[in-house]
Amino acid sequence: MTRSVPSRHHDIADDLRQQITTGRIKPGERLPSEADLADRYKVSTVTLRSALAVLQGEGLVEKIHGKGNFVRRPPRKIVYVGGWGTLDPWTAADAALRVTVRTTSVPADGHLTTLLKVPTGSPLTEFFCVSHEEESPRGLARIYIPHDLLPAGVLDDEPSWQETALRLAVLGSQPATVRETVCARPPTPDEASALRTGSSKTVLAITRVATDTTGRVVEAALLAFPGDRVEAVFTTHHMTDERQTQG
Amino acid sequence: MTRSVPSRHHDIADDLRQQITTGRIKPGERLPSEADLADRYKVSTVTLRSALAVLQGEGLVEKIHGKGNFVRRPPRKIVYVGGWGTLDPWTAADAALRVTVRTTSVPADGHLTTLLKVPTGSPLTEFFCVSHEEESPRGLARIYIPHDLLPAGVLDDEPSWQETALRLAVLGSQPATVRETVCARPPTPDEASALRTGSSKTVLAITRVATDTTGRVVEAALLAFPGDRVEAVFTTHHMTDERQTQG
DNA sequence: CAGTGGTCTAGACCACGAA
DNA sequence: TCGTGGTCTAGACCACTGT
Repeated sequence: MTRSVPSRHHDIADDLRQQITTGRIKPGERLPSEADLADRYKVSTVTLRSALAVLQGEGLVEKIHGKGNFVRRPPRKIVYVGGWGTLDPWTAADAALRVTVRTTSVPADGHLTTLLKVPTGSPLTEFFCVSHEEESPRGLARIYIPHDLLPAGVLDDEPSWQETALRLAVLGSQPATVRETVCARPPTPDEASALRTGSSKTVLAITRVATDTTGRVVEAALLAFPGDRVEAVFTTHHMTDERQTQG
Repeated sequence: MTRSVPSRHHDIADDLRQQITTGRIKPGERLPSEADLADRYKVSTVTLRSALAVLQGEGLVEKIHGKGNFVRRPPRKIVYVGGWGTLDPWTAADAALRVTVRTTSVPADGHLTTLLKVPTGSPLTEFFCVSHEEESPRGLARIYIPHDLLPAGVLDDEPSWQETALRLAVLGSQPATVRETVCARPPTPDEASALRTGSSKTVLAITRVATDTTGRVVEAALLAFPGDRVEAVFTTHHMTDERQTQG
């Protein structure tokens, strides 16, 4: 299935891609300037830039205005474990993965009232978590918990809670069911700035709602990850001959 | 956070987007030709095309070579239910959703041997399912089952199996656990052609592995959906004080 | 300041779709 | 054939980064 109508910028992208994947140009290295490359390939700057756009879309190249085009370090994927609402141990234990948590109180409104099934204006506690690895954002979590469900001491920088939050784990106590909705979509402006989603242009968004045995929603979480850097794993255990009805 | 440096093509994209979302230009309608639009906005064709590229990336506009630019009909999302490996009843019952299934025998190789934990060359049955709605592909499933686990009659177009397969459901009998890995990534060439992924440029890929009580893999499925048209829902029931260890 | 990427132009030629 | 989108050029000017 070769291109019947080869386009110059694809040829150039192919050539550069090979130089990158074969290690001729190493991760972190700067490519020649666009003007130089255009000159070398005998094309206009526009054409050369469209070649780079291809590689950028593939996550191989990062463009930095005023500095140059750089070969991206191949990102290790982070793994989100569904049902537990946590990063997997291997990922979470990674020392290079730093997480900052900001805790605030907000009134419920909009989607949150729907997700949490609380009236508009109900007091919520928001955990705003951003995880970084080497300056590059790896994940964004906004976790909301009804204020009255929050044990005392949480807002006083109690370390264990910070520990839990930074793994993006379910914070509510003893959830009976966790419902997670996954979709791939372009980032909201908020997410785009927080994740600096210059590369993947799409985020893997997970909306997590945890419910206790009485049916009360004990947590709602909005998670967003760069689409090309995350994998979400969900495991379902089926009891034989006890296939529950779907909700 | 307004653009400090407005770019003409973004302004044009904004203008066109408003005309689309307010209904001034209706779904299915053709936009004026690029030459006309470039003329009206007093920009070059390149600039105008980059404006359209923005809208195309947002899924608002579909470009058809030789015909024009068309406003896309807002797609209803299809819902994939995790754990059950099926489209939800509402989606699956949709009369407009047609599914074609092709059944073939293939030897295991590459990823499949790993997923299914079978030796290279083991006989597998492949269900190749494509679901369409009104000419636009909605999902692609490649379901693999070890040949000896397949009840007789399946390959004879037995209707109930076709029924099951076209819902992309788990085909193996009585799986004990289903493990689903979700990621957002660009489509493989296969997927791109099958899904005609001109719009979203990324697919939501689900790898599903079903295991029986003895630990044997009874099914592996590779699912791919246009990223902007699907939602996957996973529900986990936690037994109180019986938090299983993670595998 | 010099070097880099970001945007844009006016026009050319090619490839596709419907007559 | 004609009108459409797809690609490309050679050069211009602007914005960002470092010295």
